[in-house]
Amino acid sequence: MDAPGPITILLSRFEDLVSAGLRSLIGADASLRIVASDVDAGRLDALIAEHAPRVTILNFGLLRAPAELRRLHAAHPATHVIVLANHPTPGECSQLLALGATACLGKDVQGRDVLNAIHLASRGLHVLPHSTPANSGVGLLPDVLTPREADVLDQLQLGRSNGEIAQALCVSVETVRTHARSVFRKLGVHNRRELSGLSRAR
Amino acid sequence: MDAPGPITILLSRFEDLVSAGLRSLIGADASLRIVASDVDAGRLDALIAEHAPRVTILNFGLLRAPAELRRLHAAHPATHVIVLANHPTPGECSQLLALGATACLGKDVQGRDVLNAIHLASRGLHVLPHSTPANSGVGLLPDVLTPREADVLDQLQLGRSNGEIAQALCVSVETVRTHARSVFRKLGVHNRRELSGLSRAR
DNA sequence: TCTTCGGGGGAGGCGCGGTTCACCCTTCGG
DNA sequence: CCGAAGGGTGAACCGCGCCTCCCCCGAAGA
Repeated sequence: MDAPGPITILLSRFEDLVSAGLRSLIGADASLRIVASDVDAGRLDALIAEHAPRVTILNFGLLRAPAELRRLHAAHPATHVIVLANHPTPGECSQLLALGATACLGKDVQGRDVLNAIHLASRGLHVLPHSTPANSGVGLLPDVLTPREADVLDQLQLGRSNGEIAQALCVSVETVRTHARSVFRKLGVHNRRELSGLSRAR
Repeated sequence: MDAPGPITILLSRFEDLVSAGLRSLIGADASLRIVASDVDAGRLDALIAEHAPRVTILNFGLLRAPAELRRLHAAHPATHVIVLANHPTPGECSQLLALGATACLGKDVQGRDVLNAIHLASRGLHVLPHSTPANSGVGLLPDVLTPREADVLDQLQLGRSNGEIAQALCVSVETVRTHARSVFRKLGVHNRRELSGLSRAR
């Protein structure tokens, strides 16, 4: 019908097992072709611009903040972004779609679901995980950083002290400490050192 | 690992060409099996109850009102409903999802998209058409009924008057009118008549 | 000893959405 | 004419999340 060529795919960096699984799945589908894989956050822009992939599969954990997706989508509107997150909540998914993602999947989806989602997303159709209205309100809370927490995270990743951050953001040191605590808790780290280990990939 | 049998599908009544196309497409996929087709609105309940299909593909034009979907979903929560509409707007799609649909597609989608969507929807994943860039992101999901509005909708579908609803919900008539206005606005109808020919349809 | 950092709790304010209710108006049908 | 329904506006309250700041404590280092 309308197969002007294979669907070109760019894979961001994932955990090794996830990455291997994705490459294996996609390799088995003749209509899909990977043009780049294991792409770090820092090289995303350049490689998307170079290859202009129909689909970009993005590791949610690679994003400093969800808002970064917005910049990516604005810079490369032609590529459809599928975000792979660990256990996305309905709130997160809608937020990701609002920021420009075309699809949002959990890393626990089945392989054939990924392939189906790639085909649909390549033509712009949205795919979201199932939401169970019965229990969606209970349990999982959105682990997304608030705007202010993202600001503090930026400063933390620059190696600033609490006092310096307070000056930069024009708030008290106590406020910075509050935000930093939330950032640490949400990101699952305990101090600046573990945080810099996470962002080394940039 | 998870192929306990074919995905059972119930097809509502469609235009002849659409119906033939759907049956042909689905017949070509060995993992799909049609348990009923060309089902009228009046027989939907009985046949869904009888066959308990994993997926029901519903003709949007068959619905007397979008709200009827809500009753269907409430009565048969185990079946995933894919709504096929002619040219669904993003607003309509969000309403359909709010009313219990799992996926929403236009009748102009490609055949392989339908198959992909069936597989995804059979496991509860949402599929939506591409949203126009004009209003993409914002406004995709917010038109969901609040719990109280859903209560009022239930009462409205029972043919109750504002006063009766007020008594049933233990609130003032003015409150009922406020909620009813919101329900009408969110569902795109203007009065009880458009909302409910379904109270006597079953 | 002193500061900085991490962790805990809590208070006050602000904005937003949901709920409830109130007033106004027009339209329609018995 | 009168009552019900539909449409518009707005006020009040409440809960929640976010932001800001304060207090407490203990650990680590200069």
